Amino acid sequence: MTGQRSITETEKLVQGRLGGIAIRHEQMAVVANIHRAAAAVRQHLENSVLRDVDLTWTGFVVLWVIWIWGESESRQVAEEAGISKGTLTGVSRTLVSRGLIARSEHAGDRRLVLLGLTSRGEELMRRVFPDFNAEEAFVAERLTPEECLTTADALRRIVRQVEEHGEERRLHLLGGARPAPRRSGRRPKA
Amino acid sequence: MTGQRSITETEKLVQGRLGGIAIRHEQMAVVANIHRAAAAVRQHLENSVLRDVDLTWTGFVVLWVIWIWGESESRQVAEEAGISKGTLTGVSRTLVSRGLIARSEHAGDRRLVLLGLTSRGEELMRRVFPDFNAEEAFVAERLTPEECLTTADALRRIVRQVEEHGEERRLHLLGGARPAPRRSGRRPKA
DNA sequence: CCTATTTTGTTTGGAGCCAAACGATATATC
DNA sequence: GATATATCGTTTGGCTCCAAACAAAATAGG
Repeated sequence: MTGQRSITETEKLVQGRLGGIAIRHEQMAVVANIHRAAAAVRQHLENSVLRDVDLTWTGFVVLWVIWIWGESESRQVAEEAGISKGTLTGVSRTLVSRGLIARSEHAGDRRLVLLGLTSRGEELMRRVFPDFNAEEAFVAERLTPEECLTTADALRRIVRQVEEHGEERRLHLLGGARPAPRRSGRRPKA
Repeated sequence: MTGQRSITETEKLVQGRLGGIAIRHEQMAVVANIHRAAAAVRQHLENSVLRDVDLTWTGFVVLWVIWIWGESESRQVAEEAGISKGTLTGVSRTLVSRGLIARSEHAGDRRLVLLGLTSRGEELMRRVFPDFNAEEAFVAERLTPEECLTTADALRRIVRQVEEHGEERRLHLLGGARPAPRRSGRRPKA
């Protein structure tokens, strides 16, 4: 820890706006920077490696999951890729149309859909992944490998916290009331 | 650093797929976890605090920026909020229609648009921000304040690296060729 | 002046994204 | 076996998001 503990410009302004109500500025700082970093990294990759091979970020992530884990059930791919199953339906449709993945039925359970790479998809990943990883290294250039690992670990703890206690927390916040309806989304037929 | 240096399951699988080509797994780990964490945090906040007041993540961020920095020019708001100016046009339209912000013209330069909070917007932020910050604290519960700061600092270095060297790097990668066209987006008239 | 060039915010087109509703299938309980 | 309940992937509706094209306005260089 090399200092940098002082309240930043932004935090002073926030304090001013709130008129003395205490805020947790360290936690505010991580959350804000997680999103800045995510956007910056994603944009860099979309505009370099992925643009060249005409893949979106999400498309790449889905391919990657299937590549690494082999032919898998839809729900697992969505879970691992961090997108909803509804989103996966659209993304996988695109990838199928481009000949990168193929759908097949599950023998025992006819509700399930299996997604696997085609040989074209496999070739693509073998070619693109090293370039992708080189850009990951580029964006993390100012961090030592050790710092990468400690940072990754800290982020993983945030993910776990939300995964393990998020729902419970949201229910607690509502205090028995039912959640506000979402602005967008499908409506009941009746 | 408490160890955890061993190659994880996923990384072993990646190595297998690549047949021995070296990859930078520490950097891969940060990048992957940045995105997991960003998605988890965003979803938690959208489904708790923001849902109740009918704000999207981006809508909240835009309001926040204007709240903290005061009435500002559009381009600055977009920059600070981390969204494109095109996106801001849509988001600010929504916020204006809900009476939370107001647009005004710049006296000296007629190209500019100023965005400022209405009193309704200001009230909302004073009420919502403490709750928002409480959830930031919740998601970061497994990190000490010091860990929050070091993590935030590491992420900031990633953002700076991309901001300061990203474009140059992308040009270098192209090696003189012009960038591939984007799949979506407006087409020339002719 | 007058013609580039630059800089603003807006429009546009295609894709992503989620939650809830939904239909089809599978499982549990009687 | 019927009937309820759970789970799968898909559809739907509304919003986010970006980059490039664009029009309007400002600035630069003669």
